[in-house]
Amino acid sequence: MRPKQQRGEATVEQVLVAALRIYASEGEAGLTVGAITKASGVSSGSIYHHFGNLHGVIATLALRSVGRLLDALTTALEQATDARSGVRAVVRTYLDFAQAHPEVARLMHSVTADHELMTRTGQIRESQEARLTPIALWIHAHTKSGELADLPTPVIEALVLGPVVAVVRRWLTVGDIDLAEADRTLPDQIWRAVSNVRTGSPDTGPS
Amino acid sequence: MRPKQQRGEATVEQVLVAALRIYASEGEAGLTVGAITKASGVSSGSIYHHFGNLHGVIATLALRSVGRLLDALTTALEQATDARSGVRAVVRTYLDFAQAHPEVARLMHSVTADHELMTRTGQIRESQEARLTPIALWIHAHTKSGELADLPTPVIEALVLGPVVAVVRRWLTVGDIDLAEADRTLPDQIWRAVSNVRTGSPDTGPS
DNA sequence: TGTACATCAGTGAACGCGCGTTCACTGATGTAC
DNA sequence: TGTACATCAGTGAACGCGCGTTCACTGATGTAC
Repeated sequence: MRPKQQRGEATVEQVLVAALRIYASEGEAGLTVGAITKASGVSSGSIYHHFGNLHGVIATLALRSVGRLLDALTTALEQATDARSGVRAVVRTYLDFAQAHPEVARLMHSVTADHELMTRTGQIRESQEARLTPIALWIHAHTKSGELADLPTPVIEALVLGPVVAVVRRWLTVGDIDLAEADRTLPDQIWRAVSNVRTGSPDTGPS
Repeated sequence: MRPKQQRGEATVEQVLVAALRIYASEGEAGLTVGAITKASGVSSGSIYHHFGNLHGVIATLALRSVGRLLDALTTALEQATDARSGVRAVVRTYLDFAQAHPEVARLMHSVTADHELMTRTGQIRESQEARLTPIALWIHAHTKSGELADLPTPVIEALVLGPVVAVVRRWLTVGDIDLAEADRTLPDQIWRAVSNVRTGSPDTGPS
């Protein structure tokens, strides 16, 4: 996985690029060693030299894809001043990412990548209880400050990312959604779901 | 798929029950003909007699599972009087369904079932443009009445079901979410995201 | 600057395994007369 | 009520295919002296 010569890095890159392309067009079941060798020109032996086995290829690809999106989301969060701008930026960043890299989005929405991500998250959580992921930290901080609704962090995550994931999935499979329009409307709608509503007049409280 | 003798129906049922159990524990890759014969006691030949091929088993299972959930959601909608109670009922029904049938939920959240559902939806849409699914109709009606935000139907669907799906997925994989608590909080939060906000005072409009 | 050599990178034929699927056959069921 | 018969349901050994993986080998690279 960590090549020690330049040509090794190039080979690894070729394999991952081919694997992503195959996954996007043929699905997970189509991602075989034979398909990768044919699409990349890299021999099976070489693939095994660099990745150990087929699962190594898929795991590397999934981890790398998820990492790129998380980097984008984290960067968006860091530039936000308040909770509202942060939530809106995350939503827009996710949608932009999906539009720019639909194949990566398709991979990440698969069960395998999902499982990979969840497992990783679990590993991180186990090994370092205190050091939460930046996103979770951000949510925690803005929940405490009273800007976000007082809900568990995973629920806030679900309220923010759930609709975005659903929109992207629909866009990828059915295609009857205009991502540009979603970019305009979704951020505000989602913000409503997670913002903390301070009841201004005491007589308008919910039943 | 449509057995003409009573024992045939029983066999089909055994196969589907076993297949669902295998899927829940071993995942999609573990759902082989051999595994089904071993788990159900039904011979491979009999499986092919009833389902044609392995894909037939998976397709039947996915369609049946999705159908059950849609029935539950539709029933919940029909009993709702206004938009708010409808949205809240759908959210609660989905969460209750997932809690009552976690294996079915796991199957439905897979890529295959998703694809199956999307394809089916597409077929329905093609063959009968006007006759929308009851859920889409309901959304359309309440968007027109001004209760729901003026957004495309798929976006409303994403705003309502997206967070619910995300919460259930997280509950199934990581398990750090309390479904009972989600049942209490999610319906209201989600309603905020899709409800139409009538600006009472003109000076508080968004930028 | 040359050269010897250890290590890394890459090849592709070969292997065995497990998969989905087929098929000739037996047994059960329901129905027509 | 009996019986003959067409159809449905079910069996499991057998098959071939494509898969992931291995391995003996060649070639490329970088480095020590």
